[in-house]
Amino acid sequence: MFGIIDCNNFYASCERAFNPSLNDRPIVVLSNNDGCVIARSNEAKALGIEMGCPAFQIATYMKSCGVVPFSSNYTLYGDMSERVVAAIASMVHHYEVYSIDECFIDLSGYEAFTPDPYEYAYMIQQRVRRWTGIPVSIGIAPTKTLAKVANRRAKKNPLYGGLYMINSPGEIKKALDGFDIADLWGIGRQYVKKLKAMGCEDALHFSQQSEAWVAKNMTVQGLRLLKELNGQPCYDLELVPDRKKAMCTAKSFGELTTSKEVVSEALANYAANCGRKLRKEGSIANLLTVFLHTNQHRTQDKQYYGIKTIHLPKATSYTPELVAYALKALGLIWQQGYNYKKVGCIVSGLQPEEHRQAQLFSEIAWEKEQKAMEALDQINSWYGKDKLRVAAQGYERKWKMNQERLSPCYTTRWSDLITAKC
DNA sequence: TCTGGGGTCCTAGGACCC
DNA sequence: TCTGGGGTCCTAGGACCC
Repeated sequence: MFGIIDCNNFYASCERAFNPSLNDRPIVVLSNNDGCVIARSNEAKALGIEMGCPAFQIATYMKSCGVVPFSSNYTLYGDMSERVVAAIASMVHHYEVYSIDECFIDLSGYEAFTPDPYEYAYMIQQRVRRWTGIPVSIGIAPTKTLAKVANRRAKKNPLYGGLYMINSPGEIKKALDGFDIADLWGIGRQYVKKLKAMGCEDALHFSQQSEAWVAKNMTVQGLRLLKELNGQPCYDLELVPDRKKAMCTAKSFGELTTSKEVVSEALANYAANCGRKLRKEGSIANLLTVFLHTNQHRTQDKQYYGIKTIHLPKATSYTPELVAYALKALGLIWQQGYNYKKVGCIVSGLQPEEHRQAQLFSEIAWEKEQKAMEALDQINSWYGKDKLRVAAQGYERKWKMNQERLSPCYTTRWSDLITAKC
């Protein structure tokens, strides 16, 4: 049996975990630049605040309802996520961290504690809550896809207490009946349109479609979905996370800019960040892509989208080299006179560092670069991110994003620790 | 005024190999 | 009339996920 453990309103729950005065109050967490709503407490959902809604459109409404907004604090959410996983790992042998707020588990093999997987899931739910303060819902089923269905049901109906199990053909049928296909794992907007156009509304109906039709119209992924819904597992737990195939750092500017200096400085920081992430994974990149664009929502502005990929002469994770090529790529797509909104850097064509092709004439340089980056990463881990940086990263940070409602880093910064009163 | 960021997988088609 | 067979690698585009 598979279980999927999903943190309820994760970002909102993280904010609440250290601030009990927020209990029972509507709270939302905003995307970078305080742009859109990306997490809502149940109270905020009840007020009709939609996921992805631009914050400025509902600012007055939120104020009138007493909604407390937060800027996103990924340092906090990342650390809380690790704590949740640690609690889960203390109770199961096999688990797969699927996203920052979700974890698949293998629920077999705990018969010594209880013959009922549902019972064991309840114990996990209680422990996560007690250890981290984060409420979770757990769906249990013979396939991952059905576990996701079960999880959704667990969340939707308060009577289930955040737990739902599907464990027989009859229960599968009952769970899929009336389940909106739009909520199925693997069905996005395009497929919803396609399926609804042919009268397929709920998951039960979808599960009865022919394999041939699904394979033809929805590729093998659709076919796997179909089989999984019928109780035939196609996906296993992925116990070892795959090495990343690409990494991206991109952010909107706090304010639109026409300045090449400002954009260059931002890009240098994003390229340096890609370098740091590459070294952390032990990977090196063969390709570097830079993109740059204006704000599509501003119809009064001229629009521009530029993108350029450079094949690096040799695969690397050396920050100064990545920054230099990123700036070179920017030079190739830069157009003067536009109001720019966002720049980004993507490294791809990744390979493990140990598979690196040796260079006949630059092995010594490679060793020096390695040592320099090791020292840079070590110094920055002691004294703070980007304390030591390449000059192009600058200090002005005119491009930095807006974060007006940022909460403290309760669990990762000494100065932000909360004080408990006796 | 104001609208997120970071990924994965699959397919088709073109260029190329022997 | 009629034009081989069996591959690989790369890229772009489209779908999806959180």
